[in-house]
Amino acid sequence: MTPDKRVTITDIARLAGVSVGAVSFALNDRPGVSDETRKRILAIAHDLQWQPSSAARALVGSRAGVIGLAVNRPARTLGTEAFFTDLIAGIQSGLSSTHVGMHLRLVASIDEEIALYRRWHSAHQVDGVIVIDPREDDPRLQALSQMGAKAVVVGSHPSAEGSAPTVWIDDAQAAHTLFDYLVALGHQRIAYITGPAEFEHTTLRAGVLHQLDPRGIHTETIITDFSSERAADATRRLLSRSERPTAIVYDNDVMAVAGLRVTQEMGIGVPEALSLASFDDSVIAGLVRPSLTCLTRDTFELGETATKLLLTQIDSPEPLSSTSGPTPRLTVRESTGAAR
Amino acid sequence: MTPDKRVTITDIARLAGVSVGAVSFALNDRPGVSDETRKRILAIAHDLQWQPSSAARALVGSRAGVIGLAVNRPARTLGTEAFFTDLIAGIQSGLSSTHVGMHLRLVASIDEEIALYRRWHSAHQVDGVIVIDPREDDPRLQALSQMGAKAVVVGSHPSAEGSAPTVWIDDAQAAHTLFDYLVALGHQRIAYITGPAEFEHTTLRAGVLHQLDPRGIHTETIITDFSSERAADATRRLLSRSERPTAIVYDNDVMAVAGLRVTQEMGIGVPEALSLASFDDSVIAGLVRPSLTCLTRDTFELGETATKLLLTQIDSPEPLSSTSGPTPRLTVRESTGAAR
DNA sequence: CATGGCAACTAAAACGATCTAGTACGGTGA
DNA sequence: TCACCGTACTAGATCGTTTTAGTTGCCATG
Repeated sequence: MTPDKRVTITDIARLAGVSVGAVSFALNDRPGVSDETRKRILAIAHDLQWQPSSAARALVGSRAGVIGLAVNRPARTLGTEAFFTDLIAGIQSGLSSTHVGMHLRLVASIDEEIALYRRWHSAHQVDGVIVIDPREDDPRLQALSQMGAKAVVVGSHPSAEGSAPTVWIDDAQAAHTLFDYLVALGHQRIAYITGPAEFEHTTLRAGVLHQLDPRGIHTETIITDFSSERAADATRRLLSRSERPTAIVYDNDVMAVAGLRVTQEMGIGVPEALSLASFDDSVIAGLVRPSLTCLTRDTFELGETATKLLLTQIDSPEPLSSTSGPTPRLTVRESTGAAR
Repeated sequence: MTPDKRVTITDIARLAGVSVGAVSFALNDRPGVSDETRKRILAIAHDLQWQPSSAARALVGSRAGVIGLAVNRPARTLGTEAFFTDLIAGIQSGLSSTHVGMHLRLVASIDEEIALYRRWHSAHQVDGVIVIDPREDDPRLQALSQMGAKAVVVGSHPSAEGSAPTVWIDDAQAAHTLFDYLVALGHQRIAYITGPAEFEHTTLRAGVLHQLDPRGIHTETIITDFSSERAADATRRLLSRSERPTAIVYDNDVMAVAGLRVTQEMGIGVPEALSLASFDDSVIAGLVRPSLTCLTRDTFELGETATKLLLTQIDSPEPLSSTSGPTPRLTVRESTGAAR
């Protein structure tokens, strides 16, 4: 409970016998002070354990030292998908060598998300944001560029010229890798159980799947809400038909595990009678039995790359261009096999 | 890219024909303006879509409008445990009706964590923090109270008088619930696979288990690093003995799933030959086969309660007292049964 | 020797709020 | 009538920085 008065650049200035302006120059590596004075000032700052006041800095319009992440999912289901935690961990890793912080906020709708960006930006609370789950003609990106906020998108293809740069994962190629593998295994009836259609990657993956139709493959996409219950329902329905699919692909691993449980409850052998695969990997996918064949997308690295891109975007006046993130690899485990 | 100038209380003052001081009074519900003027000012503020500058507010020493959470785990393993995501989701839910933000930061050590708290506090970046994974004589709590920072602890028992309030889960009782149930099922050899000993809950749970010794129960605690690999190793070792345990309890569900896989690879029937249980629940625990008996601790609600406590702690000058959080319930699923 | 230019500084405004001290005005009581 | 009080305000200091516009003193140049 010691008052523990803040040490400010005024204190440093007094001790060094110079003006606060000089101290500011010295601390920010700006010309305007001699090397000798700079060294002296830095030494004093270090001795006093001076910490910049981010509030004051944000007030004068320089850096807030914070980036923002808004997540548009119901709070209760956040923990379900490994994607977010991995992404957040990656972001943190991207920030680890800096003193930049991360603001996290859950929102319930796109409008709320935009309002949040407005608040963050106009209150100078964050220097930039990472936007996830891009949509077509995304109103968030329009709002962000209109208010002049820095942003980096995490998405499935490069962004249009002039808009916020994207770190993208070649989702089309990834989908090809997985579906082509199943076809090569001899599967002729493939179902894809996915999340809501407003997510870009959903339609993209479904598109790749349906390109197989002309080759005589029976394909089908079932839309759910990402929940394990809906995934189980859909699986049960598919497997109750007279003409069952021989392979089912899930959008994430929680749904895949739910599907796996249904096969066991129905006594359908995996992978002998049915192959299962997921577009998302996690520790669990390797631990269930049979372990699940997955596309391993390094979400961690994705977050790290996006963060570094955002940090340089914040420092640079002109908009950067998109980069491609880590390429997903196919991790074949026990849940897939040749079609019977 | 429109400049989109900030609207400040000065703008409001000009339009309302009063001083900025009056506007500040009006906006903060303070006496000093007539009701009529207050209404006019509020209306104008609303029309202009005024947002307070948190930077300016933080600078004058009132609220930063942000709370902080530091997580001391390696980034790559963050996603493994559902605990964090659930806690974070709960915190978010506790903040949802406010405009308070959350700062998240991963740290690599206790010292780094303390340094972070120092920085946050002296830079006025956060109004308070939520401290997790309390230890005995926790240096973090000493540091926090010494610098006069507000904090709330999430832990397993009420905190000492005068220190930061704790939202605690009665871990001892929870452990009793689980272990006593196993004993009632007839289990005589019970093993507990847990994480590092510096976590308070680890020793607490192990303590409860070993209280069974006098009753003729064979108990054993094996310490790991929370990883699925170590958990699998430990399980394999236990099950390779001539005198196997008849029940194994894991500290979290990822370890439990890893253990379950080992039983399957070794051809040991669960629950006929061996019962498995976990101290932590998640969606996955209910989806694997056999589904896992777990202590269901509402981590979400825990985070929510802690957040609300912190928010009122921030507003109140005197330290609040600890509250007990949601009581864990035993969720019996398929992985436990009577000892053979 | 006057002039200009440069380096190394200083002084002070600015950012957007909060908060304290002060003022103007109307009403009340003696 | 005068002192006094309360209400509704205003003016201006304050927080800790950054940044702009000077101000020195020194040196080189014509």
